[in-house]
Amino acid sequence: MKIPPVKGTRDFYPPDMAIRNFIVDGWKKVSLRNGFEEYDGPIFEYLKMYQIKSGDEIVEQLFSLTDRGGRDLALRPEITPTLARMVNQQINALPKPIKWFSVPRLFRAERPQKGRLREFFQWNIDIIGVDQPLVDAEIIFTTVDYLRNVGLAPKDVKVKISSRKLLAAVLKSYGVPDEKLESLYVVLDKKGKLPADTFEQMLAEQVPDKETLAKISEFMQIDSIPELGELIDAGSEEFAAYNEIKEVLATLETMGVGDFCIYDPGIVRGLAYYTGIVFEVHDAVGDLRAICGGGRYDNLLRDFGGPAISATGMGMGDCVLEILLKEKGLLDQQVPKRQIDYFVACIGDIGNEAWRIIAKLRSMGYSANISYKTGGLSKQLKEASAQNANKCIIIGEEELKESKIGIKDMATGEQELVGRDEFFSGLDSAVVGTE
RNA sequence: GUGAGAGUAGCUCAGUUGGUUAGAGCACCGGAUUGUGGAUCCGGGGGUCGCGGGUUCGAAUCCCGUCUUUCACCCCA
Repeated sequence: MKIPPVKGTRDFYPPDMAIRNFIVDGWKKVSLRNGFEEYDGPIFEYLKMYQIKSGDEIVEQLFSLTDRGGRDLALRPEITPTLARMVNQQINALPKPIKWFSVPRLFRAERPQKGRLREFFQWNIDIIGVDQPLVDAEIIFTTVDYLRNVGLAPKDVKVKISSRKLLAAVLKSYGVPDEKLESLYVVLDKKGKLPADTFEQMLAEQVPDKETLAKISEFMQIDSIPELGELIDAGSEEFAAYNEIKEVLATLETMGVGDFCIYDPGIVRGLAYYTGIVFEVHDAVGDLRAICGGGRYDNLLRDFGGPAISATGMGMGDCVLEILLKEKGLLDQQVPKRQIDYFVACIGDIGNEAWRIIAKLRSMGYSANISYKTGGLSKQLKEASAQNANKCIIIGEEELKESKIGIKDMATGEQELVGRDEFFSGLDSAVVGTE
């Protein structure tokens, strides 16, 4: 009986696994060089953990289960609640600032489509306990550092930065009541995803007052910091938020990634989670969903029973990223292909000599393979080629008699005959992985 | 939850007035080649034409149902 793969999951055959490792290894490398420490948690948690800050719709999109003790559990759809739980548990003992990253495997029971699956990996970076805008810039810099590292340029991707705090203050100053903010966010978030006239129409439905509508429209159309500065009164509440964005952008400019970053009032982001600077990275063409998103969240730790400590972070999934890297042709050159150091080929009856040699090579930290079939030398060389062997060691009865081995360089085709012991003593035994 | 498309070999796909034993390229395995690889040539394996029902002398092909899948909407932590 043939059993198909589960909807929304992926099988990682060796070439796919190479791509996944390339992406994940890059995330980890960049996290470490930006000063983050790695953490992880369990792959399932109590179901109620995901009900704390989420609406019904999101809870419906969980893979949930009941264990034999009757506990209601769910496969993690995100790692931030786990992070909040872990940090809260040891809040007083942890050295500050908390600057952590993780690459969790996540599960969401959504309908799969382009760039969205039910099982995926997501790079998360968070800095907890510092409320300065400089730290938002750190998160964004680390994000760009990765994108740059895999070969994406400002012409390929843009970091669109905005501020929930600014938006809230501006809307309030226009007379929008607090209880209307949430529903207005939902509409404002669609700017850039909808045609301009459709967007204006939806906005008009939310804002009956013509004068207020005109002001909001004007604000949403400003996409330059100096222009924004002219609109905002110094000393007002929104001025402080404006200064934060300005500082973040200036810091990113100083750090050399200004070309990637722009102010975009259309970035609002999903739920009521975010409280300050927010950002998303999009492909320049704009035909993919967001590559990543993040921002400042002030209340999350408190909502999970901890102290009111400010935090800021970013999450990047592997699905959209992989599509983009493929489209840009950045994977072929960078993803390492299968490669082994030595392939041992034998001719005729040489007893156990080949196995002795291959074991020696492996114990010295070199990758080595041998053919499991009895075939001619031609066949074995073909197999060595197929496995992308760097060098081939050739041993026949003649070589065995003289305690020698043939070493063939598979790239150049050149071959030399050397003494076996001489060969091993000449090898650099300080290879990574050596015992 | 709503809507549109697609299911033929491992992959990409041909395959119409409905008619022998369902094809190609790539991939895989083998041979040419039991002491020299990547190329080339030759050969081979691999299919319940998604599944079920119907129409018909006869269905990959027409009709109905169903499942799977892709894309979009909703949502997107």
